[in-house]
Amino acid sequence: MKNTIKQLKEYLINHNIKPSTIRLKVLEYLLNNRIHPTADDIYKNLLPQIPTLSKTSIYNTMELFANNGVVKILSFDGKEAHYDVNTELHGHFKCRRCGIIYDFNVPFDIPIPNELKEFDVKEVDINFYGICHKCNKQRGQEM
Amino acid sequence: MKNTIKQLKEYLINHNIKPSTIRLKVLEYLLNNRIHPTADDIYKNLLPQIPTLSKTSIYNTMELFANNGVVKILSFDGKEAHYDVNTELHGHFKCRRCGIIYDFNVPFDIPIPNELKEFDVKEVDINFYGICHKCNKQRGQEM
DNA sequence: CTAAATGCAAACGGTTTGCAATGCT
DNA sequence: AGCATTGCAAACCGTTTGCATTTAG
Repeated sequence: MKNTIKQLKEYLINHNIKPSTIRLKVLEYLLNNRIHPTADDIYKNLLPQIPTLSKTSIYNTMELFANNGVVKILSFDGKEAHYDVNTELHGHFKCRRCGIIYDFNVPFDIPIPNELKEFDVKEVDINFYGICHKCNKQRGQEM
Repeated sequence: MKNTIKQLKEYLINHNIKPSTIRLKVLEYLLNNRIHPTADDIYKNLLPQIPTLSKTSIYNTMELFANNGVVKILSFDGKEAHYDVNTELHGHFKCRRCGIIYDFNVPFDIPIPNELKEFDVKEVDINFYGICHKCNKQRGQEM
């Protein structure tokens, strides 16, 4: 909706990715549905539009996207991968009740700890777990 | 070595776990090998002492330990679980080259971000990825 | 003797693989 | 035609399951 096909193509080309039908559809989906979807989410959503679609292609596409900085791969509790089009540094909160993944700003500069002074830190994951405010309210009513 | 069987038993009982042969051996291994082992690491290490040991028992034990605060389950990049007997809040650095997992102190109070003010945060994971100093040195020599 | 702990084998689920089919220029 | 993209089916691997067997109090 928000992005023209031309814009999507440019976006991929800027990330050194040849635009193909599937890649454009996946990108469009990711940009319009910022819910940290799984491979299965993406697959299920695009299947009606691309009846010949395979999961393999989703995985191929996501690996390509990850390697070219289009998405960051998230995982929580060692479970299935989620994909985040927002590759800027930020934290995630995963609700253990409803499963929704919330973004939050890391409201502090993350200092490299002394122990890691000579380490080459390339990536930082900050994941919180618990119960989100919506589920907290519901839980309150139940009791 | 460091811990008598009596001490190990007490440790489990304090965590509301009935001491069994396997549980004691696993605990002993964890306390003496603080390398964030996987289920397979633990299994392989104990097999010589307990020839009838099964992986299922390792998984059962680790789930019990996790539920009773004896270990924290770690996972990196969505891969196999690692188990940490140190359940105090601290961060981890995983070297993408040698695979070693380093601990570090989180040298800052982690403020709950505004976005999560009404959230019930129960767990915090802080994982860094990159190349550790040992591998950095090696890499320097190679080139 | 009973209940809990352990072990076996099969199933599971997400992901990866090898290779064939298809599409694009 | 030739190379990249896509799709299929099978393999893979860590984990979980159901149930039978063993162990310990």
